[in-house]
Formats: sequence, structure tokens, C-alpha cells
Amino acid sequence: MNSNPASTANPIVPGGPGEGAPAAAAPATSPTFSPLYQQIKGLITQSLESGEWKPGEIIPSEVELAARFKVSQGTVRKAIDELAADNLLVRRQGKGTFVATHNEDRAQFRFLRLLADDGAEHPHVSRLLECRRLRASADIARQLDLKPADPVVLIKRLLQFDGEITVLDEIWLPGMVFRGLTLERLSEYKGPLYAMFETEFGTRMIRATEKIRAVAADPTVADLLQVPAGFPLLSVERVSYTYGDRPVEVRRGWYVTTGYYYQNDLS
Amino acid sequence: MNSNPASTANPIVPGGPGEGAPAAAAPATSPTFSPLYQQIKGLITQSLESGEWKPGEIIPSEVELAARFKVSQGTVRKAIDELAADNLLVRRQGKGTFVATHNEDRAQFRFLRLLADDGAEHPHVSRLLECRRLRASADIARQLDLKPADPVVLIKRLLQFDGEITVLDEIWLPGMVFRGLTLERLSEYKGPLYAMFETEFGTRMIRATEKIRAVAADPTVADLLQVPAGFPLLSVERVSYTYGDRPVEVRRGWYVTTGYYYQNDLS
DNA sequence: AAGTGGTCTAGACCACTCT
DNA sequence: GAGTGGTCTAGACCACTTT
Repeated sequence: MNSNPASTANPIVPGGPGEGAPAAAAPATSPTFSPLYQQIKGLITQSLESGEWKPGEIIPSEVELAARFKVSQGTVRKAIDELAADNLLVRRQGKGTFVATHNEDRAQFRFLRLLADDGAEHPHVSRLLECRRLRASADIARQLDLKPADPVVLIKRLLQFDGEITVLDEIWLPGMVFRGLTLERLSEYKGPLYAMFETEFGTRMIRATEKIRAVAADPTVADLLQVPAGFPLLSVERVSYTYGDRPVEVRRGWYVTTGYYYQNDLS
Repeated sequence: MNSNPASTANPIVPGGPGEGAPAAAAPATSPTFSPLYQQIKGLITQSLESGEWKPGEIIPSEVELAARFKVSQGTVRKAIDELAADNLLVRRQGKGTFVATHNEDRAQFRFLRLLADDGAEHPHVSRLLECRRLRASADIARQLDLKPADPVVLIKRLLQFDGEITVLDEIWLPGMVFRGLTLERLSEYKGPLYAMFETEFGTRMIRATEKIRAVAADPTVADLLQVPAGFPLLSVERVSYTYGDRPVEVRRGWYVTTGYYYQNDLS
């Protein structure tokens, strides 16, 4: 167990207690000022990253964490609030605070926002095409923060919505992290890909950025998606990041958007 | 001036003061329980909607609002925090809290997330094609929450990025709200459309939802965008909402995504 | 009844901006 | 120096869940 007291891991220097004597604490001069709750946030993130608390598990209560870090409950509360806003933690009143997971809930929609034209959310099934290990191209290496020719895993698959072939995905993963990932293991696993990555490889996808374009289907892609060559497709280039903003997935998707659309909210 | 004390506008029933006698307040039984800060949030939103504080202006300080609503500073703080998270207010340390606006900042990008292939954000210029008043189709009426055949304004325009024609927009607005909106007035106004809407018509766009598809350019659209018919375009159908989640704009955009892409962040 | 997160208060002090 | 938002604390009580 990691008994990580705040004082050892970080120069925690609060502004001063809310009452009584301000002690002899340094005045926290501005240059490298970081609020206490940010430091706590960092410590909690470390525990998440190190696997001290795994996805789906409950984390210690606010009072426990306050005691452990030697700060007030309000301070750990603010730290947890931000981590919950970032989708790293999930609060449940009366029960506790839990590590977010791609397994349960339907956090699926967060990373695949395809809806039917009537606005309904349809379930989809995956059809694996291949899973190969190869050396990263310069482009993929750059995006995954690897050296060129480093080992990578390439997965190709189709997604069917209501039986209709709708999405073709090419997924690149760093080979170092995803050792032992084979087509067979992929097919055995039931459930979302990101759920498998987090339970089988300890890599949790936190956030992603996407570049979206309209493109004409090239012959190979058109064939797989069963549309005519030149058919307009939504091209989605995604880079996914885990703790510490480290990129761990490059995904290129082609979506057939007849009958389905990509839902986005600007707020 | 609207002296809106909390007690008149809303049944504010706090759980009880943090110390001393809990007074004779009702125990706030669960069925219709709403936290105090949510009620304060509602009151502040009312003042925003009524125009008591206009976009770009400063709102009263936290202590002033606390006195006005007869609550603690911490409570109005939490209310303001959420309104700032919703992009209705902007906090600036040392200066005050301001009403968000589409005028300054470059909150532009929030509603037009087109980047050049190199990731750079290029400025764009608008070229107005037309501005007509007509009767709403059933479809548009439904989306704008109007009755069929109610008056609407239709604006068509092109956007050029670096001189390249990139976007064609068709914009529908409720005629009642946008009285006196003419092509001439549109051309005179320099700056973002949403900035004009908020300063000239008192209608501020708060959030929007978009349905994104890849489509083949039909001849009319292709001609305007100077691409071949059938060219793959990004189709973006947007509905924008103002205070109270009232829809006030339907926008259909066609984006040429060669050299540019639509940037989206999943978090 | 006990434990968890959620709300509310009051007060002190810090960081930042302007006068 | 005065005023603003930002941080931190301590304590009380509420709402929800489980024992």
C-alpha cells in the first residue's frame, strides 16, 4: 500500500490555516505557485495511474483522503470535483467515489457518437478483419510519440449498426504497451475495445482529439464498406491519450453517414 | 434597476445556517429539493436574460450579490462557478466577473472549428449571397419551435479562408425575433454573425447541437463552392439555443474539407 | 444508526488589478 | 491601499445508501 503522505511527494505549502496563527509557512511567492487542491489532484492522479485504485473500484472517502494528505475535506473535495469533471472519477452520493471505467455505464457513446437519423442510439457489433504487428511508419511513430520503426499493432475492423456495415476502423497501438494482443484474444473479448484495453493492458483512454473530413471512398475502403468507389465518407482521424497526456492510440475511421450521423454538441 | 431579492422571486429554503439555531425553516423534504446555489444560479440567469447585465459588462461582485440574495459568498460563488463553466459568465481575477460575449475574445472558434491541415487557425471573411424573409417550412418551423408558415429570415453566405471558398451556409432565424434584419444591415456589420445577433437583436447563442455527415455536392451547392458536382462535402446541420434552451437558429453548412478539417475534442 | 457525498456558512488569508 | 476573485479551513447540517 502506498502511504503517500503529501509532505513527502510534493512541497505542499498552503496559504495558511483559516484561523489562528499563520505558523511559519513560506509566503508562497508567486513564480511557481500551485494551489493545494491542484497538488492533491496530482497525488490522486498518481494513485490512479499507479493502479492503487483500479477502474470500477471505490476510492477512499473524502475524510480518509483529507487525513492522508493532511488537508481539510473541502480541499480534497475540490480536487475530486475537478477529477470528476475530467471523467477520471465518478461520484455517487451516499455510496462513495469510484474510478471511471469504460466497462460499465454506457460511456461508449462518449467515444462513438453515431446516431440513427431518428436520433436513436443503436447498438453495434464489431467484425474483426485483422490484427498484425509491424513497424511504425514515420507518420504513426510521430503521432504515438515513438521512434520510427518501433513495433506497433495494427487492428482493422468493421462496425455494423443494425446489421448494416457503417464504420471501417484502422487502429494503431504502441507494441510495447500492447504485448500479447492477438486477433484471437481480441475476438474472445466481449465488450468495447477501450474496456479491454483498460482491463487487459492497464491502459485507460482519457481523452481524444479528432480531425473530421469528408472524403471520397477509395476502391479498397469502398469494397469493405460495400459502397461504390467515390462514395462520400466521413473521415475521422483520432488520437487518444492516457494519463499524463501520453498518446496511446491512432485511429482512422471511415463512416458511412447514410441513415446515421455524427452527433456533436457545442457548449 | 431590478432589486430582485431572493425571497420574492423564489422559495429559497436553505438547509439551515452553518452554526447557531437552525431557525424555523422547513426541513426541505426531498420531492422538490433544489440547492440554494441552483436557485441563485436561476436568479442570475434571469438577470442575464432580462438584460440587467449586458454582454461584455461586469456584474456585481460576489459580496454584493451575496448581500442582495441574502446568502453567503460561498453560495453565490458556486452559482457563478457553474455559470462560468457554461460559458455564460467569465471570471477575471482581480477585476471582476463579466457577461460572456461573442464580440471580443476569439470565442469564434467555439462555433466554427475549422483548422488548416497544419493545425493553424486561419481567419475567414464572409461573402453574403442573400437575405430573404419567407414563411417557415414544416421542417424549419418544427426545429425553431414555430408554427408552420410563421415568418422566418433566410441568410445565405460563403466563407473564405485565405481567399479559398470553403463554407456555404444557409441560416434560418425566427422572423419575430429578427425584425429589421436586412442584407444591407448585415453587410454593414463587421464582425461575427453571433456578435451582431447579440448586440443588435439581444439574442445570445448559448449552445448548439450539430449533426455531421459526408454528402455529395449537388449541382447548386457545387457551383457556389466551386467544386465538381458529386464532390464530397461535410454537411453540418446546427440548431442553436439561447437562454431557456429556446432554439433560435437553424444552420445548414457545407464544408470543403480539402486543406481544412473540423476539429473535435472528446473529453 | 452509521457512513458517504452534497450544501451552506463564516472567516482568514492569498494573488491579482487598478488607482 | 482598496477591491476583486481564488484558496483554505472548520464545522454544521442535509440527502442518500447501506447495514
